[in-house]
Amino acid sequence: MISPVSVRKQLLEWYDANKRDLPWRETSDPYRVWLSEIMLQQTTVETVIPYYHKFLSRFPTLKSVAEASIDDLLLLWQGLGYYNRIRQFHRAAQRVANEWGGIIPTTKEELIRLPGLGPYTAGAVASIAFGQPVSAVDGNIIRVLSRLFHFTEDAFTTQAKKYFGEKASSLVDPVRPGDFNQALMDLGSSVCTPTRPACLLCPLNNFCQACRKGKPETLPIRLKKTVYRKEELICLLYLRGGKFWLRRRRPDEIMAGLWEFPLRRQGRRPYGLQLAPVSHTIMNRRITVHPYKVEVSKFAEKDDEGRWIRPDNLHELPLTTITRKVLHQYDTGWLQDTKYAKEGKK
DNA sequence: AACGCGGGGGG
DNA sequence: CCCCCAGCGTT
Repeated sequence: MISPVSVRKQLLEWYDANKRDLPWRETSDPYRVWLSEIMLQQTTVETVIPYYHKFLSRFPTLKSVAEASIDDLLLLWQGLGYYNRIRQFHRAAQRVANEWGGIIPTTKEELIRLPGLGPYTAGAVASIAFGQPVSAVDGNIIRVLSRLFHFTEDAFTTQAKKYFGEKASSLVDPVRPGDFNQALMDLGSSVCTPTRPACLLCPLNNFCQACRKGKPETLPIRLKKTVYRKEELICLLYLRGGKFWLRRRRPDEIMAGLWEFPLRRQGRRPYGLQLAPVSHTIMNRRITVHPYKVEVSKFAEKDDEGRWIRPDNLHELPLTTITRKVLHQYDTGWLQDTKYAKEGKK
């Protein structure tokens, strides 16, 4: 049997010696902890750090978020992905202002009722910012626990998540719950890694049943496989008088509210100059974008959602990542070089 | 329970 | 290049 008292002691000792220095660990401000946990959903630490600093310098308090416009918030979120996160965070900030008198609730049960906070994020904020002894099971912790308890079934079903939630709740340190949860996550990201876990360095290797049996890297098990599709799109750069044509993505589209160069599926190509493809992933679809430069008179009236935007104003609009990449290539002249290289090959 | 939602990175 | 990673809301 695994003794919670021993696990806590070993894990927290390891954490005190090996914890990562992360910006959101330098504060006890619940707003900052909350913001960081929203940004960290499905997103790596390295990606989040610059967004975290930029966001806080513009919106230092939850009140400033509640009073902000969604366009200003989207601008700081551009490139981070999962744009519904910032919409939900905006709504949650307004609800805290209106229903909680501006004070963030402190329990997991209350937090989970706010938009954008599920079992993980509510547990993380409650334990890290408010010292509540509750679990916060993310993907890293599923991996650690599936190995610790040698869980050989599919680890991503509803029942399995319930199992890990119960295990985590009984393990969590009642004195330092936030540190305990973050220690499990740090362990998962730096020692108990997906493909080559460093069991020799693991503070829990004495307890770990998968380590004892010898094949920890085979856990956790995921039975449902992702299906990948490939699409090719044409990205159109309509130019006239130093201005670009942009369209705003509708609320019902992915990346809603962001601006982009108009896209067309491959097929009937407009005549024009082929430039370089931009590779990009939208969830399980690999998108290759071929930017074109075309005569504006032929297409200008086609899309009444679009508007003429001065290049000077581009930086004030939340742009899709594809658009930012194409724009960067356009600004740096990289497209021109590529064009000649491609023509030379033919 | 299944699906939609981005972007980064490893092999 | 192909594939992996993984919280929350909606259906």
